[in-house]
Amino acid sequence: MNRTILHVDMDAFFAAVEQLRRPELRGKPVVVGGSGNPHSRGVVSTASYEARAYGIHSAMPLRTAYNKCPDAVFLPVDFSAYGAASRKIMAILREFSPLVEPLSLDEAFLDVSSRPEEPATLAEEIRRRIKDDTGLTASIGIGPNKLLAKIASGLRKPDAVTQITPETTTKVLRDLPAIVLWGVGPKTAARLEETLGVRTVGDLQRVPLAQLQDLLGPHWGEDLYHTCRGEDDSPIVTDWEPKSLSRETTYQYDTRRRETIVQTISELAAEVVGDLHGEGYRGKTVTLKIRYHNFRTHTRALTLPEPIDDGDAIRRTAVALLDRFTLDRPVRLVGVRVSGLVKGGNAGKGERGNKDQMPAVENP
DNA sequence: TCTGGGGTCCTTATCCTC
DNA sequence: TCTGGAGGATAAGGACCC
Repeated sequence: MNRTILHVDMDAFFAAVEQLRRPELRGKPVVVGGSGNPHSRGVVSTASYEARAYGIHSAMPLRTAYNKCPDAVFLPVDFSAYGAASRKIMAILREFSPLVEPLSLDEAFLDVSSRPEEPATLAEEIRRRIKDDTGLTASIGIGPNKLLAKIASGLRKPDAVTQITPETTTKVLRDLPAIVLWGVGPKTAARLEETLGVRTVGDLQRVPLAQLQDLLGPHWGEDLYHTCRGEDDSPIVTDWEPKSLSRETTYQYDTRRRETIVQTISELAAEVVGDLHGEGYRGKTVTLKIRYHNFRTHTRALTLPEPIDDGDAIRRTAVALLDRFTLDRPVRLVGVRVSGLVKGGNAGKGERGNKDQMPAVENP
């Protein structure tokens, strides 16, 4: 079956929302990230195109960004504002197809296989609608699957529509760096180059399946074998259930004081419990994460006999896991995660998981 | 020197049960 | 009873994504 998938990717989304609501920022370098204070710990979430001209990009430490452009406007992340803009955009997309898969606040896949229009015409119409209704620009990629649609949207930005067809796939992929492929990050890209001399997607296509599996493991090796050929039959997922809920925080200054860390764990656990209650989940496994001053990160986890959403029990479990760490080095980050989620929590309540047994939700 | 936060998925090791 | 798997659950780490 031939599919037509669009990948809609908002341009410099967080920064664009800020420039939209504060016109005096338009045309200026804007950096959104952390608390908005470029002298404290944090990284860049989004840089406006004006800021990118200074070499500032996502995931760069705020302090580094400040050194590159001290005159940039630094703003804190305001998720409620971006969430509101995102909901508007997703609503527009759903007018064009019910098959919408949001990937994040600023990205979504859209299956438009059943639409009669030419895909490029439709994509242009969507781009115009988003611009007219929200004032924001988007780049849209068109492809026969999610993989190629996503690669396409990245080929030309901002404010553009780009199509990859089955006929153009080989030619388009051939000279792209391997790192454009979903799942190939800096580490894997470096390994591919060092061990196999692979730099481009075309190079990767010439590597036999067995060799990829030797290097990356049977599962991931086979995945990459298909991915580098533009093959992907993953469906559009319109409803998604979380598998874990977590909170973590990085101290402005590293600490080795146990009382401080215990206090942080209690606060993080309370927030996670709030999320569990808010979304109506209970969880079975509690994980405590500690990152030391040298960025070495460790986790300790405990799986309970039954899923719980009791705030006090989750907090006590997380605090107890701290005893399995040696606090002989300064700690920079603490995190609490609850996984093994099942639906049917004590939604809306602040304390005590009421019942002994919920209707025991499925689970294969 | 620096490296956030909230997630997912994969690999490997280990333990336990059948 | 001993031995050896197979296979599931759990734990830990790591890579990756936005």
